[in-house]
Amino acid sequence: MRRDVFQAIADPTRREIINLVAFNPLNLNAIADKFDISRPAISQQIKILAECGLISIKKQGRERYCEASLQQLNEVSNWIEKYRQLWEEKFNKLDDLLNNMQNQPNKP
Amino acid sequence: MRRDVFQAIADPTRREIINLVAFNPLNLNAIADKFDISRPAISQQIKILAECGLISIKKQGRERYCEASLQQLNEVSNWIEKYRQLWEEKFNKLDDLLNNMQNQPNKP
DNA sequence: AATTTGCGTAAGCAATTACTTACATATATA
DNA sequence: TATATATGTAAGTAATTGCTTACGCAAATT
Repeated sequence: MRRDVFQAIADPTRREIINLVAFNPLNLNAIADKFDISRPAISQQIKILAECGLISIKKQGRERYCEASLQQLNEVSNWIEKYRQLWEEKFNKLDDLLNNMQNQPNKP
Repeated sequence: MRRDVFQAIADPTRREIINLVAFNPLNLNAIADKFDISRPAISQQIKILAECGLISIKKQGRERYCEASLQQLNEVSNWIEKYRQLWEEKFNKLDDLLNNMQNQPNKP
């Protein structure tokens, strides 16, 4: 039962749930209504999201309001940012080539 | 056989492979040597990474050099960045509270 | 008090995942 | 040419995933 943020956001349904509650909290049934799958299925996905800290659940009477708590996305963001310069460099390789040709214009 | 970038980076072994070849390309056996799992297992993971464009494979004789090609990570990055302001706001809520207290220091 | 509503959870199931071993193939080397 | 090397791929498997239906329970409503 691996349950890290990378895996949590791998599922499109879970990403969609995050998107739904990101800008306004919704209770569980309101979320489930937006999907074609059953309410228990949504309940299970929300449980996973809650377990890895991406949403927090606030009980109000018999309702459970889900709100996004996305600080954990920093873990993914940081991992990606390690490589950003690397992949953006590739766009500059033509530049490098041109520079080299200018520095050594008549190499035999 | 869903095969998107989100799912590709969900697996820790695949992330580790990306990390290995990110800064210097390696052939498949060199990659497999770094792991405890079998060479075919690594071969399959590399196939997945190649299929979603995160690594590119260059044949050199009988060897296959794997190099990172991480532009696709932008898809993940963009998805996360949609929410950054949202979650960073939460860090500022304490600030806001403190500011309010300063502005209205002796509210009855 | 009885019923409805909002939800959790268990059990079951098909599909997928991540491995394994065994074998095939192309290229390099002796 | 025979052998060693680097790799792909198929088949099998155990574990995991993502759903379903069925049921239970607490809070609200009647």
